Amino acid sequence: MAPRIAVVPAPHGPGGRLQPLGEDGVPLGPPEQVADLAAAMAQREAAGRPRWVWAAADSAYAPLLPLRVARCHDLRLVEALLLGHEGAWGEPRSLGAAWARLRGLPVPADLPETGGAGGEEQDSLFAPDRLQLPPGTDQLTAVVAVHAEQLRRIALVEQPGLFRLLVAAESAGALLATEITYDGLPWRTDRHDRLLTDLLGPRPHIPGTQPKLLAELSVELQQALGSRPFNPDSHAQVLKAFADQGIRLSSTRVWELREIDHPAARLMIRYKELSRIHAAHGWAWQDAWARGGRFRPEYVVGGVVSGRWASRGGGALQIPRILRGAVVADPGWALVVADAAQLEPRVLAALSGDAGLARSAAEGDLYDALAASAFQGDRDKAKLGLLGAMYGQTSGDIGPLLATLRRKYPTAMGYVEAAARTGEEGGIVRSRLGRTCPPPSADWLDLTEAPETAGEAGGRSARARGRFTRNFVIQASGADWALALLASLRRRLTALSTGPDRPHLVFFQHDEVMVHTPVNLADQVVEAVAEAGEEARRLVFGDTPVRFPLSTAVVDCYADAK
DNA sequence: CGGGTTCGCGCC
DNA sequence: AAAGGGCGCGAACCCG
Repeated sequence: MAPRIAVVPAPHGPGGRLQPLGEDGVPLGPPEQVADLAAAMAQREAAGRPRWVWAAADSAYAPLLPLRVARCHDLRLVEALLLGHEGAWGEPRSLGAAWARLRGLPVPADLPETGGAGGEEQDSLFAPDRLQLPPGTDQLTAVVAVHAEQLRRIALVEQPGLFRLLVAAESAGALLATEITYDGLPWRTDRHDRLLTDLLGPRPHIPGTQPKLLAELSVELQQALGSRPFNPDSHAQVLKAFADQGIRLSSTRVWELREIDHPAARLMIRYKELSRIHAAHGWAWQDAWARGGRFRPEYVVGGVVSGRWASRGGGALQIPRILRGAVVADPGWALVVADAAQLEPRVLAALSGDAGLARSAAEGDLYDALAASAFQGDRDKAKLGLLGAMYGQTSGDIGPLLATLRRKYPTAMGYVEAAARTGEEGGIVRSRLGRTCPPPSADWLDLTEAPETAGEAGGRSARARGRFTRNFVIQASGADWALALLASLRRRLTALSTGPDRPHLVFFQHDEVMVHTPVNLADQVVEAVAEAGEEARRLVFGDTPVRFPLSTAVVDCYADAK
């Protein structure tokens, strides 16, 4: 049984080609043509769980679902990780681009990503020409060659062992993202409707017209300001309407409105809350994204430079709390919702090796422990100070808090400050597993000049880049941990059951996961989550006293999880 | 008219 | 001086 198998789907129809590879990427035999690719892969999967090597999950895996495979090597994602590590950020990462670099051919630019709005025109997404291979190039040949080259390059990075883990975890993320979109998040449109109706009034019969309560609020607002009708969605008109009452606003932000003691300010805030729900997650959203009892957004693995996932369409990573009542398990099923408690400060403790901070992160609530040992028990101060340190905050009253942290946790504070300094000086930083931040770009102006001569703008942009690299090491290492958690949890869920009623992940948001599971397996899923968290800690951070506890709830409805 | 930008909010 | 990092998205607005 080959440990790795290169796979290329046929451009049309269910067939494809396979070629067995050794651990070094060298072919163990000739290519094989199969008439039913999904069946052939399922058979080999059962025989020994190979690592499938393909150009990209959306072209090679998505069309084969509901097939499930355990492992893959996603050439496009790995190419991006390698290019970043090699200082070639922004170079095209398609199979065709990697092939062209390998062969000294002109490198094709990456095609713009196209959103999968609702699912039409998906065929063009899977077409081989999206891989950007030169005409006449054999795709399997390119897959095999680019893979072997990637294995060679991986061996050359600073810490190949950790980077291999990153490669495996990122690739597992690609499997999972494809599967989550396929399975969908359970979404009860009847509950969604009720929530909307309670807030906004009944669904308007004519699409595009304002719901009743929103329209009434708009009129009340105009009356409170004694003004002519104006559009509350227009910043300029709102500012003018308030100005006519002698209320000068520099913006229409909620925090600024909150400081105004006037009935119109309260109405304006309420209008903003409701109109946002209507615009972002109202009936139009439901029609586009949550049909058939499932919400199926498209996730973009590695879509954030820090390694966090991004999403395309439907605002998958911004489901407002108020709508979580619409996420309900199917009858006989449950939702297991788990989120990592205080992930980023724990990451800082583990990364920096600060003994004092690690003690606070060894068990229980990190901020409580921090408060007890450095802030006279004031948890708010402890939290504010530590978050400020990780984000590079300088404003407000947190100066004294930072000073306290610097005194009590010099190693941890030194770690983030060194990362900030590196960024300010134009350098690059990496996550624990080796994900690399982008180099300074035009966004940060010219950082090659000495700070004294770069002028005010140069100094400001250098500090902005410092805040970015300061936060990058933590956010990206947190993403490392979360990806390892996902990969481990996915494997453990597969071990619980592979039948049609298997537990499956339905949501992932930075430090939170949700599993939809038959009720009778819920306890085992809870256990699997805890084990996955511990495995991720061990793999990513090794020997550290820091713990990464997950708070887990078994619920019928997402709204009941916290 | 379509495309790009700004604002301001949702999530972590 | 309401100068903390990362995102996606919709409406208004601006421009050609």
